[in-house]
Amino acid sequence: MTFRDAARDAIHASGGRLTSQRELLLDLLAEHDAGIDAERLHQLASAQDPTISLPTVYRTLHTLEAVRLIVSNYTSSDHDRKQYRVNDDQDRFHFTCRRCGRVTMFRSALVAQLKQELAAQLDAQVLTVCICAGGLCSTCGQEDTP
Amino acid sequence: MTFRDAARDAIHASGGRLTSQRELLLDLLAEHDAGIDAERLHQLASAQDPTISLPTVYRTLHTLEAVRLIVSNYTSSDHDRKQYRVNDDQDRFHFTCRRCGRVTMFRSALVAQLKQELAAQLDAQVLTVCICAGGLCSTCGQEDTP
DNA sequence: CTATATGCAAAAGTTTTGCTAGATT
DNA sequence: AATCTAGCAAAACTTTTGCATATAG
Repeated sequence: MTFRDAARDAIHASGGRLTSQRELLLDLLAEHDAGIDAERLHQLASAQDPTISLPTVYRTLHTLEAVRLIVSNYTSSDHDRKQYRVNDDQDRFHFTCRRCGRVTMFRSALVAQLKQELAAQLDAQVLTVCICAGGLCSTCGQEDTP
Repeated sequence: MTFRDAARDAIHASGGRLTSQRELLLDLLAEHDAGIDAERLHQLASAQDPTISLPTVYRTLHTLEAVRLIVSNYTSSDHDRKQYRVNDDQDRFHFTCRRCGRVTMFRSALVAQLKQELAAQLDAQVLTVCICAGGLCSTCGQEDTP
């Protein structure tokens, strides 16, 4: 079952409707595995459907997130823009270079451990973890002027 | 040396001035060890100095952060409001309950490991890490209606 | 004195909402 | 036909900025 099929089913199962706008946004999200923000998504969608509105993009993102087809998180500690991507049940975290602004995705087995430890420590169900790291990337860290 | 003394020195050392507004905000920050957001800080400050403005609060927070007297981070994955607190050089992370909204601070030695691993993996200097966890707290996790 | 800070008002930037018309099932 | 969704415009919300005035050193 493709992502689009799964999406259609999930939307219908929740009483929603598969509009052309949603189809378009689903396709774009599927193409942007690394994540995309609402405004960029709107730009790309507008190229194919010039009448699509930014509120529709946001509402669709919320709808898709509610049925767990996509997930969202921030990728830097700055209050920049939220990133959305198809839900593959895999946590991803990001490092942002303070100087050049480049964002690098990372994963670590330590995060699963951390989740477990946290669950035990707080006696809670840990469902989501968002990690935003910042510093200097390899290139910028070697420059003279700090 | 008290926090206020250290603050005065650091502000002067950077060419800044210790205004009554800054003194007030420093005292409030020192009282709120767990962290406080700009709006709440402004509310509390207004109680003692009704003319203090929100832009002054934000500007002061930036100034204090620039000289490393305080640190800031978000405490929920929603990145709702930034939290500020005096810099004790200790990372703190937070878990937010999805249902009741309660925020719990936590620490873990695994985070230092994670930082190291990340630095090695990306060949970067990792200066900051922000971790926001979410889920159900012990109380809410036991309730019937999910 | 002179550079730095403040207050006010207004702007910026992202995300949300109200409402009516339109599309989906 | 009934209900869900889109578009538009405007609001909400946190944070930032421009500018004239006041204040610290």
